[in-house]
Amino acid sequence: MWFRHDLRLEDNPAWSRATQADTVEPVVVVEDTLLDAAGPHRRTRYLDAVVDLQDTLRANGADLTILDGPAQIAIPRIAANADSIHVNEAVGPWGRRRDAEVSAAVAKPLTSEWGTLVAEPGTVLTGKGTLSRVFTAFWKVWVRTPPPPLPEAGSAEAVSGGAGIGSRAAELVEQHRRQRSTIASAHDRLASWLDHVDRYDDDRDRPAIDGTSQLSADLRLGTISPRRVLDVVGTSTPGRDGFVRQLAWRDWYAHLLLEMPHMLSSAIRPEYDAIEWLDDPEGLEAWKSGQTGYPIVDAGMRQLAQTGWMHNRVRMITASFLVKDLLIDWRLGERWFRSLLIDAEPSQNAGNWQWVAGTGTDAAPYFRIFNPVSQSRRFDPSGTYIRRWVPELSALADRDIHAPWETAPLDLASAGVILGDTYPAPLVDHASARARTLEAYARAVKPST
DNA sequence: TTTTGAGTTGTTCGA
DNA sequence: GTCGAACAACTCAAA
Repeated sequence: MWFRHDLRLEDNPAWSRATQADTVEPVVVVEDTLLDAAGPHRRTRYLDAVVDLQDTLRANGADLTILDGPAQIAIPRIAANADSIHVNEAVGPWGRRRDAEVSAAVAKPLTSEWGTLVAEPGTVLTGKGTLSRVFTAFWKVWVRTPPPPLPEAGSAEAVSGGAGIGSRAAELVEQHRRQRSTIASAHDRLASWLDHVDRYDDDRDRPAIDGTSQLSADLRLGTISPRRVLDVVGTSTPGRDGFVRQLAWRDWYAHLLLEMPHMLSSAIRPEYDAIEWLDDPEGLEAWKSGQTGYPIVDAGMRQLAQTGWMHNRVRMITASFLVKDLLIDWRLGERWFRSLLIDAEPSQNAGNWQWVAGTGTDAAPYFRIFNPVSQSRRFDPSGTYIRRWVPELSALADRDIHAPWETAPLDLASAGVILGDTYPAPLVDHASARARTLEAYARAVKPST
């Protein structure tokens, strides 16, 4: 059993199937190349999850074999004589190519399941038998399609594992064990989420409030299954329905990526690849470091850099700012998010970036451009979120903190804010940036004008 | 085949 | 301050 982004025993269809054999060896391959590309938070979170899996197996009298990558070498070496190799199938092109290479090396197909998703690809289709390009149509089918039954729990008696002691990866995990603090389990997070989910409709867009599930990294690493989350939450209230809808988005983007591997690197609507993005390294750097002069944008970018996570509403605002205000290629923002987010997953990240950029499958009119100040006033009215991440503005009044460049000089001075010194002046004027972007998009769609 | 209705998350302007 | 309409035209799904 080769665990990848399904680092759990419970509700894991591949594990359930693997443990029907007389013996099964649980294996994780730690890929240096991926660890190096991950920011510190994701790296930590991943190693925590591997330790958790190992602990769980040990509590069941088994162990986990931890191998150094690349998997194309490690798996054939350890599993050349295995009757079968069990995995939950990968969604992204990199993982799928890797799996194909492993399969070729052992001269047998991998035995695969879809334990990372609620709905198996190919099971949620339009009347014509195609995958919908519109979310709502996908959702209508998804929500009335019974999910596959929960798999049987795997038998702990059958497992072995623990080879690979002395690998660099095993050392790394062991070091981590000593350093890590107590980890709240994914199931604790899910249980406490049930106390909040009925308010999801009201609270989800308020970044100062703890109104989201915080389950994104668990779902990414597979420490909890989306199938289980769906079962536990249900759709009985507007809040629950809205939250479960997000699981459907997750499935939808995964299904889309399987059909369109190129959506990671080019516009789903190809005409938008003609947009003439600005080459603006300084603007990009200001955005990355949270120094754009737009407080809500800077707050989000600093939350991301410092914690590896950003509130969903603020992800939209900061992404929109990069694309629509700075007119910088969405792919550069996608790459930055992907390197830092603890929940970074290519299908979700690229799908959502394309949604914001308006280059994707959605129906959003391209003139729907977020105004970072309006968004800030609407969703962080008291400035609590901004003050948390942009402390140099914390003494500004609620009404002033969203747009310090519009604040009266006396009020700025008494708050200790010197624009261009203690806090940047705004990088662009939103109104003119908006007009510039509308023109650039129009040019791309109608090259003649 | 044609038609119809709708499309995650918005902004702005004028009544 | 509130509210509704306009903001392009197009694509997609379903009738």
